[in-house]
Amino acid sequence: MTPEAEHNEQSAGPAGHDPGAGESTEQMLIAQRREKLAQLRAAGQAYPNDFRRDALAAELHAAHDAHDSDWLEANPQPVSVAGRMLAKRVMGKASFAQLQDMSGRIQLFLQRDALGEAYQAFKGWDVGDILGATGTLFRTRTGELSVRVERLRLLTKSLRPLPEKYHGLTDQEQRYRQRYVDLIMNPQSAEVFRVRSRMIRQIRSFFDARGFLEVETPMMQPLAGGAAARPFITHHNALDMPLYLRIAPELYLKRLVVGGFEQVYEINRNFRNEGLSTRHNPEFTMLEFYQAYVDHHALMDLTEGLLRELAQSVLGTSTLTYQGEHYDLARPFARLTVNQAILAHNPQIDAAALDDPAAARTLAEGLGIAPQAVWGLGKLQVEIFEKTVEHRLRQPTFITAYPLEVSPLARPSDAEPTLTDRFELFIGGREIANGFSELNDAEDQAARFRRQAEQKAAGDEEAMHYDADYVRALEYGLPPTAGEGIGIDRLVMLFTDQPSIRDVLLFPLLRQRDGG
RNA sequence: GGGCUGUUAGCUCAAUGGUAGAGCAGUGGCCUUUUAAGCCAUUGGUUCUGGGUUCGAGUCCCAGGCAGCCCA
Repeated sequence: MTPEAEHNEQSAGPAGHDPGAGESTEQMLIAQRREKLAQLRAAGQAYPNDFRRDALAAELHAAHDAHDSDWLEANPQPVSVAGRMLAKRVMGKASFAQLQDMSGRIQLFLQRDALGEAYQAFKGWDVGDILGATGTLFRTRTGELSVRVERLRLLTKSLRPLPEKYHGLTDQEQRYRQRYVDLIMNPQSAEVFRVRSRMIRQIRSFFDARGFLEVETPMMQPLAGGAAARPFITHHNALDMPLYLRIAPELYLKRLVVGGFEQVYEINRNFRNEGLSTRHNPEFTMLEFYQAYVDHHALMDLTEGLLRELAQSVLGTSTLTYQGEHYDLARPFARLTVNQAILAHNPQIDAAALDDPAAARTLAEGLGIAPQAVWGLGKLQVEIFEKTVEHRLRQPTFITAYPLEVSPLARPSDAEPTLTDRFELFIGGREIANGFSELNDAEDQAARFRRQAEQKAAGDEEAMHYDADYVRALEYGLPPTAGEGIGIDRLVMLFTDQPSIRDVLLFPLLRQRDGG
């Protein structure tokens, strides 16, 4: 809609507006409803807020679906319900309406002889209007639990027509842009977000039960650290300083472990200035948690337990079904190293070649990867892994022993100092979690930051800054600690069988349209 | 960033290069147990935008917007 049209519509007077004459269908429909609203205003308070309900649709079904007609006649159940009218079936002197509240739907039965004037008014109301109804439960001839309405009120007039009742709103773009309409019309869409909420609540209770402290760390940071990503930049006026939206909470959470909060977690948004896809939104929700005096092996065990418990409590099963594939969370997750995984999925690759920088470079080129001059062996191996293995890791699999070169915050492995005590978890070919034993050697961390800063100076926009205060914190002593991040959106996608991250975000980022 | 597909009434969708249609919603009428209620009548269109080809374009061509999917 153009801004001018929007303006005209806004300024259209409530009374005496002439529907018709050169307007779009939508504007005509809205004009008709504005006229109805004008009559409501003329008759009194058009937006009352004194109706009180005492029951939800789902509660009524839960309590009385087992009761037959005779029982309901013998045990009258007075109820007041409220919600949005999604269907209206007028049959002369009797009507049915379907009311939707936050719990579900309940049918209303309306009779002229019982309602009098209110019945006449009801016939003029529209699908989409918000009603309050008081009456008694009964069962219709076809057996549907319904409210035989004795008093009926219009609580909010709806000015815009809802989508067609049968197909609902199917246009993906509109479902994302006008999520409120999607949520009204598509119960399965609303259910995704209820599951999401249950998952997050369950995650909190999982960590709370294990003695973790939930904390909130800055989302606006003078230096964006803790991950390899391009940040969003903003500006603080009073301090006249640039600020970055965080790309990860990691460095702040570890400062808290230094401070003595030995087990912490945070569930919050990260922001990365990258492209959009079915798996990437510029802002996304991350769970990060840190535990002192354990190593990455303990976190892998914890993660298995978390996912199993989540699935059981939220879905009631330990098997995820995602886009037709089944992932069994009950069995122990597979664990293998980056190089083991590469060799297992690439029988043509020789183990010795994979450990030789020149040979590995040739291997990468042969796979269609364009290695940059600065890439060392570790980076080459990870690129080969991502290209040839990652998407094949369907069942839950921990990949371990990531090269130190690509893990600037992780503790070196005691057995092999070019590797780190790090892992990532893959399910359905997608990275779900990333964790490691933390680097708590302040001098080593300082050296790693210096190398990152050099790479940043050389043009790598995703390389890290030198974070002097973080090094200072480490100098006070970070106890041996392991930490992990889990992408909540991707986890919700898995649990709710949604193909796109946009289906699990209430308001995904979309390009601005002309005129809004 | 590249490729493919889509874009027609408020919504869901039709329409060989030849008069833009249906269902739902709306409006008027009938109908006191329907449930995608039914029946009769009826309103509603810058076919995403801008060019081009053609006697004639929703349809063909070019450019662009937005979206969905695949790839980097």
